[in-house]
Amino acid sequence: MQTSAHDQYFRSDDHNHARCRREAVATAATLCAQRGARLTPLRRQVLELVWARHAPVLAYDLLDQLRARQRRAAPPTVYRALDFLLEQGLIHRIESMNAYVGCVDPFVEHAGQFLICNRCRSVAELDDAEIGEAVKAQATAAGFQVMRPTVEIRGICSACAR
Amino acid sequence: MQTSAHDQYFRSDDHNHARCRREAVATAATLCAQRGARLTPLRRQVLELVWARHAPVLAYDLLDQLRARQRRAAPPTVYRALDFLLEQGLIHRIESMNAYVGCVDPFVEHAGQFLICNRCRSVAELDDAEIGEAVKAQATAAGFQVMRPTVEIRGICSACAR
DNA sequence: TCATGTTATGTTATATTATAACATTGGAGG
DNA sequence: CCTCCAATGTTATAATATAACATAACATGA
Ligand SMILES: [Zn+2]
Ligand SMILES: [Zn+2]
Ligand SMILES: [Zn+2]
Ligand SMILES: [Zn+2]
Repeated sequence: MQTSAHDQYFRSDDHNHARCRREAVATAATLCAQRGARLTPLRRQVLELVWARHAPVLAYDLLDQLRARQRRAAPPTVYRALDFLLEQGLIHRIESMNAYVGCVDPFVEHAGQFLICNRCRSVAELDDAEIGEAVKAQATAAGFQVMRPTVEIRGICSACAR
Repeated sequence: MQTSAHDQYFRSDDHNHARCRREAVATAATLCAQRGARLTPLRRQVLELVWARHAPVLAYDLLDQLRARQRRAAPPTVYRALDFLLEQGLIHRIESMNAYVGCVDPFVEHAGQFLICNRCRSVAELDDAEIGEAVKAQATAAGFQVMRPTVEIRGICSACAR
């Protein structure tokens, strides 16, 4: 399998994503157990669907997929599961797309920073200290208490640029 | 009139905002004239409404206000005017609020960076080089071409924290 | 001036995203 | 079994945004 300098950001096309997904769900189960939060079958199923790819998923696409899997589902079904997963830090909301993506490191609390490809929709999640520091410095200078920093960088990923 | 170290970010409550607004519209007119873009009465009216305060405005609130001013208006009326103003860099869209705010420096092309108060909704627009550099550094490391960086920092402004 | 193409606006309908409100289900603990 | 509570089901509707087509305003050259 080929690797490149960029692999630490975007997952290559041929990576073993089934494993990413299994691990993400297993991690979620562990975390929820630790916290006494209930990762019910519905919530687990939504998390699996969100983890379909390293790309944000729309709420109504999740709804369609739940229905395709013979589950009774209406918009609140999906939004409530998403709310739970957001609260637990297991997924992030991508504001600029009204979409949801799995968190790559739910053990550590963090606000997401994202590189999002406009062509293939792939997302790379960052947690860059320099961006964080720079934001904090500006906030401090303004006497501003940061609650939820949102950093979403839209553009073209290296694979799509080729 | 009192001033404080934070004034360069958030406008104080007692600043002369009528003047901000007049200047913003005048600047817009100048810019559009330079570019051969048409700041029609409708577009100018929407820009004035967006500049009501240093806070993001919702599209449907603009719609209501246009109607209150005896103008025939439907959603496309507003969205088309907003699209024009966005293209000209005269306003920014706040993704995390589905709302629109006047740009404080439309002469220079830039992506907005915003501090947004969750309490009073006031917005401070930044164009901080350090944040920009940090973002660019990460993008470069990932082989990513930045097209539209979005930085929206939600929190509590100094006035509301007091 | 008029014909013509182009841009802007009006109009109707509908798509997309999200929440309110209330009913039902199904365990955990007594 | 009963009770409580969290989770889910269900119906309706709110909030945000766009598609598609009609008309009006405007520019520009014949
Ligand atoms: Zn993967
Ligand atoms: Zn994350
Ligand atoms: Zn002002
Ligand atoms: Zn700006």
